[in-house]
Amino acid sequence: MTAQKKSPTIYDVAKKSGVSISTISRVLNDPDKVNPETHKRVMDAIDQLGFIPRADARARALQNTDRIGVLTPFFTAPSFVQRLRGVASALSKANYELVIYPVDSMDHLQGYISSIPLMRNIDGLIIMSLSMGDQDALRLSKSGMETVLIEYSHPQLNSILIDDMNGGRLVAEHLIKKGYRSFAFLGDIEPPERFAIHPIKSRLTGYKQALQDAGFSLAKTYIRSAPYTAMETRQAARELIGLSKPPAAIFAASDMQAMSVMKVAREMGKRIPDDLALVGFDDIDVAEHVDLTTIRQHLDESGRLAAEILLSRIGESERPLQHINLPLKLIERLTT
Amino acid sequence: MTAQKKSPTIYDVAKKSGVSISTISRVLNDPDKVNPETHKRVMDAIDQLGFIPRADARARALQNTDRIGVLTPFFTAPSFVQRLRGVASALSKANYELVIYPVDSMDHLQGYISSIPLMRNIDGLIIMSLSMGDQDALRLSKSGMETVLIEYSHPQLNSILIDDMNGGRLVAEHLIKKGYRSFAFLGDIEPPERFAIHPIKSRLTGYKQALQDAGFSLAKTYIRSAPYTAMETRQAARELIGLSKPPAAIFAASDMQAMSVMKVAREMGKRIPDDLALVGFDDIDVAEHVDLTTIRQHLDESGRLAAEILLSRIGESERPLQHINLPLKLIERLTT
DNA sequence: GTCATTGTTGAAAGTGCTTTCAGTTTAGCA
DNA sequence: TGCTAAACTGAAAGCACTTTCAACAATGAC
Repeated sequence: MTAQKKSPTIYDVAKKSGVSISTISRVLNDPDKVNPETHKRVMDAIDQLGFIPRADARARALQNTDRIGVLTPFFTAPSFVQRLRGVASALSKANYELVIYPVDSMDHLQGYISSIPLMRNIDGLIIMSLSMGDQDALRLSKSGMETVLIEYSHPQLNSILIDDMNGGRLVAEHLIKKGYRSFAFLGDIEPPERFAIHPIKSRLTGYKQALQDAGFSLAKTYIRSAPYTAMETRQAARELIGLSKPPAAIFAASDMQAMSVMKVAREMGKRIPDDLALVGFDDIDVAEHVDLTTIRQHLDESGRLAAEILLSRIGESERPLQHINLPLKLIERLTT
Repeated sequence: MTAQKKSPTIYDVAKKSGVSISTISRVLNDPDKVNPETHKRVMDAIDQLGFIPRADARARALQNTDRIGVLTPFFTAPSFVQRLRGVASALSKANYELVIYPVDSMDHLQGYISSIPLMRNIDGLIIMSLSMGDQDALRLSKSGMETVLIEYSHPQLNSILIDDMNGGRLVAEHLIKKGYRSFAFLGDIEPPERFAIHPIKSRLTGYKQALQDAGFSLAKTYIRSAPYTAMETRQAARELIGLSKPPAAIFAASDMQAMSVMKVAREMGKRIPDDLALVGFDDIDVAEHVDLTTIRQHLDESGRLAAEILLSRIGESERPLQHINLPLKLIERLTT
């Protein structure tokens, strides 16, 4: 059987080097305050024993954990992954660990929000694309847990938002400028998941308004609500493209859904952009691979920013709250 | 200023309900052993105070943490994300937290491997696509930290492998069966990252062997080594497709690289699969969106499996090690 | 030679919970 | 009514550290 010997504690080191545990702790955390000779003796003992302080004990005494949590739905969807990438890159520089709490349901979210701040096993919290009641927000704020919201805002908490409505406008303006004259929308307008926030409606609103402002209209038949799943998006796309008078351009509310439209168009023998123009939203990595025109919402950046805000506030919590609005940008590729 | 009142401890509850802290603890952990009346009184106090036991203190006393760590390179690359998805789904059922340690360098990896088992702030460890020396593996094994390796194996640790060589064979056999007669390979054969493992060579070997077995050959000019980045992959693809005698079929060693090839083919006016057949590897989510023929390596499943093995071994560590070989399957879509 | 100062160290308290052990109360039975 | 067993509860130890506080020694100033 393998040894399974438990790792040495600070007491073992103390015994071995003939000093008290306080001194060991000091060697580790405040080396200047200890005599060079003692220091060396302790270090030798540490090396010989292969001692490493236990993170949890340390965290307990220190009252901080060097760990930050991310509360997120759909954490493997590309757009969320890209935000996580931003978060991770900021955190790993600062030597923080990343704990992910996947949220699958309303209960889940409630459970996390009510227990996380009090369990105190993280130093800060990033909440992505999740809505919450006033009460929850207040609880978080009062609990002293540093929190940054992404894609949602509350006066008591830091937040990073994007202007979805404007994103819709940008799409409309671009399509008009490119000469298209009939427009459709396809997106997850009324999603079943009540726990996640859904900016899709705003994108549609901005799109519709901008079209109207320019004298165009968005017919009811050209607005298709389809859940995020590939299957259902494709069905909606098929219907849209199969209309006797199909639209000249489709705005898909997310890049993944735009890719479903591309697939359907291919199946139905429609060329993009000649027979059908297509714009997505998000600018996830693959968008560039498939040459999809889309709205870039700086996903990486939003994650990085959230992490940086958090880190800057941890340990210096009296700084004013930040409410950031990230700009959107239309990236023109080959589908329009 | 917001209250910042610290959360109530078990002591507060004890005082409020007029019993000792032991009883509170018992109410929480072993309710049967406490008088119903006392139980109710304690619960009332808990509710009134909004008490929640602090996870770290609990973990400390309990000597376990309900947290598992994943050591992974490129954690936002699609194939890794999909494995993480599998891990997360298995863990959330069991109420475990997921801690991600992104590995960016050899040093990083070394640091993690030597400190993680001793810090003991996780209960188990999944290591993805990272190679390690015998010494590290032994250290992990001896430390008693339950560990599962994915895409790498060591006799002392659990492992989940895929048969890359066979994957290469499957591709060759498929292409031959479909009637293609000249073959190329494009992949990250000699990657600069020494810390991550690289199964690409095996895929190439299997591919080459199967071709030779069938009486075909894989010319040197048809083998292109390109780093994983989109830019460089595209350059390699351009060269390959631009040859005076371009190959009829390309095997790209990963789906992402295959997508780069698709983009280049589109740019160069080549139709897939008529002018050029293409096979990827991994079967990431988007592969289906772009109708890419590929080798499915059950990414989700490998992650889920790893997590399940871990959970089953935690607390029951005398179970025999598991070495699992996941089967591969060719998924035919529209690029061949 | 005495006193103050500085540098270095150890004892002990604190962190918030679980769990063992022993003591007290209650119930059951003769 | 008295005794025993069962049920319940509290004190205290343990977990592995950090940190405060006080003690001690050494050094230098007067």
